[in-house]
Amino acid sequence: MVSEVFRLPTALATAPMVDAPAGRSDDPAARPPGRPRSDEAHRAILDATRELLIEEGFTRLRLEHVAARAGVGKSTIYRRWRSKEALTLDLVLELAAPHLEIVDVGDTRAELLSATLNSLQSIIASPFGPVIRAMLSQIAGNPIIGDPFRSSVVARRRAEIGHVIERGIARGDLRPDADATIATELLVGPVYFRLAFGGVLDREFAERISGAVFEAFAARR
Amino acid sequence: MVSEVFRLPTALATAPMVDAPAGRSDDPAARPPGRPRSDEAHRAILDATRELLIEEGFTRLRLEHVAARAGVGKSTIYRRWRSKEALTLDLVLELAAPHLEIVDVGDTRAELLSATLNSLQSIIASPFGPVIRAMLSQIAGNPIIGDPFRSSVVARRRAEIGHVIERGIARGDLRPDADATIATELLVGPVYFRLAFGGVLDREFAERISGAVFEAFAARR
DNA sequence: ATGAAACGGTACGAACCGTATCGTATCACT
DNA sequence: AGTGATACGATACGGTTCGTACCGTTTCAT
Repeated sequence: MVSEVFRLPTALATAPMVDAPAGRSDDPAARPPGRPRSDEAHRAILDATRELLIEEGFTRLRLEHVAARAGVGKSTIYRRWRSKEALTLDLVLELAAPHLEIVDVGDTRAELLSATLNSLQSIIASPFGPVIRAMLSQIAGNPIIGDPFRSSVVARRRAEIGHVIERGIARGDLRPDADATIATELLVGPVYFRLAFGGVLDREFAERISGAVFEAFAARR
Repeated sequence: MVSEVFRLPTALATAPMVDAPAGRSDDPAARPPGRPRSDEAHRAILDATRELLIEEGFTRLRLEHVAARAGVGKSTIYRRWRSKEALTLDLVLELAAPHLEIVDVGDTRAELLSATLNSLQSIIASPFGPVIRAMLSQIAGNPIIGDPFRSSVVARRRAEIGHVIERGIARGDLRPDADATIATELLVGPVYFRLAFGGVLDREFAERISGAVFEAFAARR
């Protein structure tokens, strides 16, 4: 059923649920005794979670159904994740990762567009969109999920945009006092506003938003 | 227990849960037979919901507890709202209403600040904050709840900001091609971004956001 | 008085989470 | 080949909670 055998290293997936006894073995390559966990089962659980979360939403997501679709026992899920929240958070972190980087192309205006366009594309052209839509309330209101999300995805996005602002200032395109934190909210906030409250998410929208931000922070000439 | 006797007209509160038989009576003042519903109970339920939602959060909110605190039977709640979501949505619409208006003060910069500050204040200084936080996913993913919210709160907010932009253009403060839709996203999106993904919501934040938007749309001099 | 519907209260079915336990399978080590 | 440790799929179960059904009572129009 499952073709991919590799496992992506995300925050909670690889973290042991209980502290290892760690008798004296500081060997990082040491393998615990007993039957090793199945990477196929791990992958199948995350895939089934992604599908059912998009179909049903977070509240109506049932781990029994996840187990059934993944061809796995429910205990295999609870052996890896403490709760439905932890499982879905892990999925969100995995899906968000590919859309965060902003490459240096030597053009400040284009890089600001990338900042908005990355968020927009991740929402309309990847499973991250429906998944984050289903998880918004959990991220906003449940620190167990929100804090890890903030410290990884949001922090990473802020850092990437911070670099864009720094490069723009260095090139003389942006004012020296341009604030990267405010720029992040201005560039990405509107995308999530439309995700939550409705509105077209297309390239023209991204161009208008990033264009306005460029205008707001452009160096005087 | 309940002092306020009036009832605010919100979308789902007054809408009948089942279609009226409507035999032939098109009289809008016609009253259905039987004992009328109690406005005191209605008000007490919404008040208890607001209090317990803030104390417990959406997930741990129990309608049994709402009924107990309101001094009401659980059936009285389900006679008016189909579900916990519908009840809390109704509360959202009621709580959002007072924070939408932007008054004409003759100062474009101040009115743009009001646009951001209104959203911000409603979130940090009123029960609307915890309530909307809990309802984000429902609004984003469930049209039954999202559509009424969009057509009332979001549409109203867009209209108010539209007036601010129009006045700013008329005063010569803003460029004639300033886009009110984009301005709305830029002014309010960052507030909801921080609501969902974390970050300080204070007056300085509102000043920086609205200041940047003013800069972006300011008329050339 | 009568019919209709809301009232507070309570019981209950159904759904679901997370835990416990079963016998089996798969690893390292001897 | 045998042993110990742990993961595997499967299943049962306790504990919550939602939403419904029903009770006898109360409040309205007629």
